[in-house]
Amino acid sequence: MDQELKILQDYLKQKGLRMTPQRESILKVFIKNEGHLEIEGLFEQAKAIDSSIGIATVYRTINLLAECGLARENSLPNGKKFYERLFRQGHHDHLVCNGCGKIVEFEHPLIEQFQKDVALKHNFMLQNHQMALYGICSDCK
Amino acid sequence: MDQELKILQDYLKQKGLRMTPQRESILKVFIKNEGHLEIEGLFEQAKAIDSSIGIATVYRTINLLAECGLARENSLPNGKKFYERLFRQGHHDHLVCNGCGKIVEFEHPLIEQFQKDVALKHNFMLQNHQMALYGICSDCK
DNA sequence: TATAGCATTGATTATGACTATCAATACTAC
DNA sequence: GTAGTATTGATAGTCATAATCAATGCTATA
Repeated sequence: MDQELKILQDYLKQKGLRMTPQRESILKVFIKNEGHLEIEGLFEQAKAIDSSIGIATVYRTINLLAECGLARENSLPNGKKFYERLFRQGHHDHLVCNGCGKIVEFEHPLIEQFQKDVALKHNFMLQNHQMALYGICSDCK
Repeated sequence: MDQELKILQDYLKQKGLRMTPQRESILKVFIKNEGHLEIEGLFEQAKAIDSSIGIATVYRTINLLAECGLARENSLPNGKKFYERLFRQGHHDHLVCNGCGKIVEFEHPLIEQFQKDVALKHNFMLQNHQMALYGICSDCK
């Protein structure tokens, strides 16, 4: 948490912006949940800390977290976005249950190499990637 | 095209629905473009065939195509959806240019096995997957 | 062939996620 | 302390998509 707070502070300072209690509360909620949170969930939990927080501030702050590299934006096939924690987390991808919507993280060591191969072959400078497997989890079977 | 038409006809019949000139026109446009089309593009091209077609019918029809397995819905990080042709196309994933938005298909033989492994390990019944690599293409470098 | 029942259409309105705007407030630097 | 400016919450706007609805068209049966 302290490291993330410092990263956000440095980013804000560099852009001439300010740390505020709202931003800190939202960051705290975000970190506590380890990602996979949609905006509505962040909003609910942030309101529990500071009931005056508005949803506009949640949107603004999560965008700041994405800009400074602490969060990554993902979008599900249904078009909704969710945000996952990036800092100090190994890269991972997602298994999504088509039944209950549960999201499980996974990692696969070969994927990094495989990505580089594909990007190289098509002469792309790779920046990031997104991968999700969809199916039915054991609870929903 | 004939095979796809038959698949759609069968699907409609089975659901007590009807084939119409509008649906056929939209299917034709969809097939001709091989996928990666956003709704707006489908709409423009369908209007060239039948100027009376409304955008609501395009949305309705592309959903039918997805339901009967001819199309697959994908969403880009910007939240917009695009639809790709599924039938008689090898499975493929996407390289997306963060500069110009260009989408390039690719296939990788190891990915199928890798997916099965991950799904098995987490006790998921795999249904489909989505993968996209984001970067800067050679034209935009 | 006439008709009843229902699917389909295009236009329009509604929805839902997200962004922009704005006046009020709160920092910050001098 | 004050001027300048960032931030806030509320609200209005935007955009893609879905729902509604009256008009139209197809289909099966008599």
